[in-house]
Amino acid sequence: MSDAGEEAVVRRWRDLLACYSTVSCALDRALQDAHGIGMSEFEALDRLVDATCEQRRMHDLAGDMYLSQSALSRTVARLERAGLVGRTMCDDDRRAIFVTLTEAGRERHAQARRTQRAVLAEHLAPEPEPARAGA
Amino acid sequence: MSDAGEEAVVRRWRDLLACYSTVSCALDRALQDAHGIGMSEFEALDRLVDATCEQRRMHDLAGDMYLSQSALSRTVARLERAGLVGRTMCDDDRRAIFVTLTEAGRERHAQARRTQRAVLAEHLAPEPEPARAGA
DNA sequence: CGAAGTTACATGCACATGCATTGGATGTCC
DNA sequence: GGACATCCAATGCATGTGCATGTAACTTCG
Repeated sequence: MSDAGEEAVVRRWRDLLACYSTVSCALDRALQDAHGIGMSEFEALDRLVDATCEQRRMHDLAGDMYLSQSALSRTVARLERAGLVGRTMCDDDRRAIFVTLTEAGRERHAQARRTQRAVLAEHLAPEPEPARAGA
Repeated sequence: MSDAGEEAVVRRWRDLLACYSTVSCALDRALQDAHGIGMSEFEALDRLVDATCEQRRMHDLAGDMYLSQSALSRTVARLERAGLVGRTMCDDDRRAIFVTLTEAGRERHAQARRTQRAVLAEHLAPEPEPARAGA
């Protein structure tokens, strides 16, 4: 590979890193300050709201998120402790756990979502396109 | 802001998140497996190599990296423990610490750099993918 | 049925990070 | 010069994460 190509890739990586760091930091802080939840918690709530059934198995949730199984387990535990989700047994497969949004969870998400949109709009303004690439 | 605009921003954020997660995870794993250093350590070495003087104050290093002051302090401590950098007093300002690359550090960086380039090339391929390659 | 293997989730542990604080060195203002 | 604010780096502490493991439930094969 040419040096020029390598340099371009490295530059792209640095842009990606810079962009991610800035946005995730701002987002996490805003969510924490305004709603008492972190980015991971918000993402989990978001996935639950997206799900039409609003009741998903841990395993399926994990597939949508960039968290390890253990991290997700604890994230859901925090959400449950906060009363934002509930865990219910799944009769079809009793190893599995259904995670369900509570009313409080739905409300909190609706509020947090506004914060999230605001932060994203501020930092990912539809200016020139940011770093991006295939995974 | 319009719903369409919001959606575009959110989609951009998800792409960014996906891309960052994939690349940083792969990179960290590759560096750790092949060279026994993590991403932060590599970044620190990289900044030191970039610096023409190859001797930078902690504070300056911190400015270039997306790490808190304390995290950088510990990162440098790990690098020092591994013999890859040295800390020397700065006579001009005795609060400051000069971080200097050791010969071992320079070598390790040279090797790790190849790994980094390979991983970045694989995941951030600069090839003109048709339209978008968003994950 | 029953044993071995697999899957889903929780948990012990190690570790990296951020925040707040500390300790020491500089700078400033009187 | 002396008191006070500021700055640099290190560290105590709380927290979130991943890996390895534990436990229970499901599956497969004999």
